[in-house]
Amino acid sequence: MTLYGVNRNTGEAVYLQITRILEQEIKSSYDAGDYLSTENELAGRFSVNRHTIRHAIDELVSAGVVERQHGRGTVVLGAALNYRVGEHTRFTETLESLGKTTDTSIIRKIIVPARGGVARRLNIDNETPVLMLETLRKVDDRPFCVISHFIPVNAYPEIETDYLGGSLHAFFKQKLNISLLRKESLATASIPIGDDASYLQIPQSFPVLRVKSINIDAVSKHPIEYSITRFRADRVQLSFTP
Amino acid sequence: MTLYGVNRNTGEAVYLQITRILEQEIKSSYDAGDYLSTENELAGRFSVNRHTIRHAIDELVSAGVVERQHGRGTVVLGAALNYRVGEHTRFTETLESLGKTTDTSIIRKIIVPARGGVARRLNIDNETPVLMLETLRKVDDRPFCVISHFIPVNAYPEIETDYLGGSLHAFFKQKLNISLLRKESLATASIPIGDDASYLQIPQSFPVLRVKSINIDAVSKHPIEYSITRFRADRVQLSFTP
DNA sequence: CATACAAAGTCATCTAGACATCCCCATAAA
DNA sequence: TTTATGGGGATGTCTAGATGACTTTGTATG
Repeated sequence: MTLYGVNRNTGEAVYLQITRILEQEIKSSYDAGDYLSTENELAGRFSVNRHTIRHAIDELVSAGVVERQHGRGTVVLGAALNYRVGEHTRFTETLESLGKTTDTSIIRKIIVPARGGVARRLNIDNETPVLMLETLRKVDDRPFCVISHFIPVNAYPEIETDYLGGSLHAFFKQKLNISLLRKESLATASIPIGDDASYLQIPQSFPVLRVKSINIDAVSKHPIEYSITRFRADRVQLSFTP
Repeated sequence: MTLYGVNRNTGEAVYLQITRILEQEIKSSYDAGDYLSTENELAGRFSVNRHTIRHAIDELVSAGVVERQHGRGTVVLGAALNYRVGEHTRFTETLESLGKTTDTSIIRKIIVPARGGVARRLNIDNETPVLMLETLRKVDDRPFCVISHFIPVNAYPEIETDYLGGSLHAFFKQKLNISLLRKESLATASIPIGDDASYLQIPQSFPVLRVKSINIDAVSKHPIEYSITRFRADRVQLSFTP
């Protein structure tokens, strides 16, 4: 029996006991962004091999509690975000009101002909050219979601040329004087498709939450943007309030 | 360079190369239920330490590709199921049509007063006693989902006394001659609550998909059962077809 | 034939040590 | 002042070996 409560005769694996102790300490006295003691220090403190500490920390990593940073240390993450999806949901605003830093980068920007669901939801003819804009959103510098936006390109050509990142809602408001309103939201869950897993930095088998939504012009009520968002399931808890 | 493609000078970690090779082999020539070679055999084959093999297999485990069985071996799992949620969705039937074995066990069976959403969705008065039946569903002997069923106990007292597991739809059909129809389905995602994580055998932080649904009598159209299902997110892909 | 027990096979955990890789910062060089 | 370089400290990877725990199987015993 050591000072720190690791007991080798209890039947419970030492690394799991350490996981529990660390998790407890993190919850009670660490904030997101804090660094754990180094593996060597923890090994000394618990009187175990560094591998045992690594095994314990592996558990915390897979539980989403901490993140390893090569050469730097092991940092405590925040809990999964409660992301309300409603009429006035705006990515950047929502997250920043929670005190999070956000970052939007453009993955791809191509013109495609509207087909099927895209054309129907945007209320335009098949084959009408739409801009497909794919953005990667990061929260606190870690991948959060990937969004595919579909916007009629003829109606809003500025998007293709002028939009370079940041809040899309703000762009519409400032450049085009259009307020967007979320009209419909559909959620499913699936395995990541295409490059999503690598952008989101998750294994191919890790689930993502897919939310399809339509943004309409608050005044004219015309559909302006159709988007498909894929969230990392471990970083978000969606709550729907239609 | 060895016979099996592990290259130690490529910069890529040996264990990751082995993960990739194993994953490839599993996809191309293993079926669900097959066992991998033993860790010692793989260590010999790739000429690495058993710890390195374990590290590689750890990756497959966390990717949901295989599962370790203490003392027995490492078994290949099936891919995530595509679970369609529609009017005629029935758990047992749906899964068995996919060639899966299913098992339903009862976790809890208590009488509670209907409140809020339960009362509203079942169209009964507040405080009306309802049977809360919690069941754990397994597919291929592994936890798949936990369901909380709410059923007006006065209207269908047989459920409390006679239902002992198996298909609830079949019970209603056979004992009460009632065909159930799924009326409404709402999906969200969240962190497991209460004992769900331990029943589903997932870490507390692993997301679950929550589906609320109402089953109505196909003839009288009266709501009969309200249920909240929590699926393991790594085992299912829900597709909604209202 | 059935049960009990022993042995072998397999995964689980832990230790010890070595070297690689990456980050950060201080100091030296341009 | 700015850029390079190098060292220390952190995590990442790999090896080697020992022991524990659980499962299966075969054998002995009743």
